[in-house]
Amino acid sequence: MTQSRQQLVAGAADMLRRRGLNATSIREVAKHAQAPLGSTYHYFPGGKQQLATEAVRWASDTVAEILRAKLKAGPVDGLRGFLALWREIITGNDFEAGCTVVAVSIEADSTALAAAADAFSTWEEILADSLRSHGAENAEQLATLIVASVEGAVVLCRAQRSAVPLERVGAQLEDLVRAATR
Amino acid sequence: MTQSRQQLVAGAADMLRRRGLNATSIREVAKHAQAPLGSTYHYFPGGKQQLATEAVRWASDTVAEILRAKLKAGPVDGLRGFLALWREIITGNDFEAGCTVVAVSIEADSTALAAAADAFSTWEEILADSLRSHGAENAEQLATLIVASVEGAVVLCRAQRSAVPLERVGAQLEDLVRAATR
DNA sequence: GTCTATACGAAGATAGAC
DNA sequence: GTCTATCTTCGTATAGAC
Repeated sequence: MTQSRQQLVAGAADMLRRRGLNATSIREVAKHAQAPLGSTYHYFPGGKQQLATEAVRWASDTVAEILRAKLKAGPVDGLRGFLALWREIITGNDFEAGCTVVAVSIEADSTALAAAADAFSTWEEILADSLRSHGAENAEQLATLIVASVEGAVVLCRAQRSAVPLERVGAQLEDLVRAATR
Repeated sequence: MTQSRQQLVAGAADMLRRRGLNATSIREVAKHAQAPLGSTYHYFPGGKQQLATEAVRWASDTVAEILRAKLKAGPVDGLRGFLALWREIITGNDFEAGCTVVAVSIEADSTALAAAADAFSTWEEILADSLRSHGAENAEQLATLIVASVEGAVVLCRAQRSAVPLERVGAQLEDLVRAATR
């Protein structure tokens, strides 16, 4: 059933961003999705690596979709939406969740890692396109800074159990975006 | 012996930044340091959590020391030293190593996580002190942006197997530091 | 075709031999 | 006091019962 499959992927993505790759067991993913263990290997014959790869792609697409939607109102509003998204993830989960893509980037190898690289590149490109079309000359550079600093801030927020890093980073990024666009 | 103890801590820090917390076993740390498994529990009765905590503190102190030394030549040179440090870790290990503190931040709980939070705070304070003493009005904000964006860039570099994110972030941070200080 | 039960290995931690 | 051998638990993955 496609329903169960999607639930496994989304559930895996959620567990990955909370505990990391190696602390997330297939057993728990199956239990969390109320699916038997065998189903997991039925849907994902490639095992844990395949599940992790698809979870990263799912998380990547989810964020990309929100980012694209928010950017329709302009780069500043897009940035704000991006920041609000992460702020909600951080504070809405009592500082116990981070970014699925970062978690996989740090622990995974080959295929899942490649999916993580694609996720970052996609977000960077979406941001750069918007910045460029609004007159920014350093669009690629600024887009990379936004992705890197927000992801880094999410890590700091989690460790320090505070939303302050994200707020500080957001304020400065907004100034930079305003200055770069017209 | 204190020699073996230090070797266990340093070796653990290195393995943590490569594989992450949960993929780093006490067995391998002991083997890597050419110490028997029992020694590890002799030196670190608190088990894996204690070892991880001390590894984070060791990594934190190592970076803090380099940061302080480089900042003596001013904020811009300090930033450059900070960037060079991470660039060397990334490229010198074929994009297979990242930051010990980030790895622990994403996977650890309680004590080790608190050590990670302290590490980030320490680096932020060191940078903020330098920026403030050189006339920056937004010293704390800028220090947070530096730590967050560099740590985030390290994650991106690893995933994308490229030093470009760190270069892009570094160039923009240098402009910001120049503009903020006098 | 779905799911339960199990195989097999490796993890953290400890007890007890030298 | 140092280290080896072992206990227990949990991981991934699979084989075979419904």
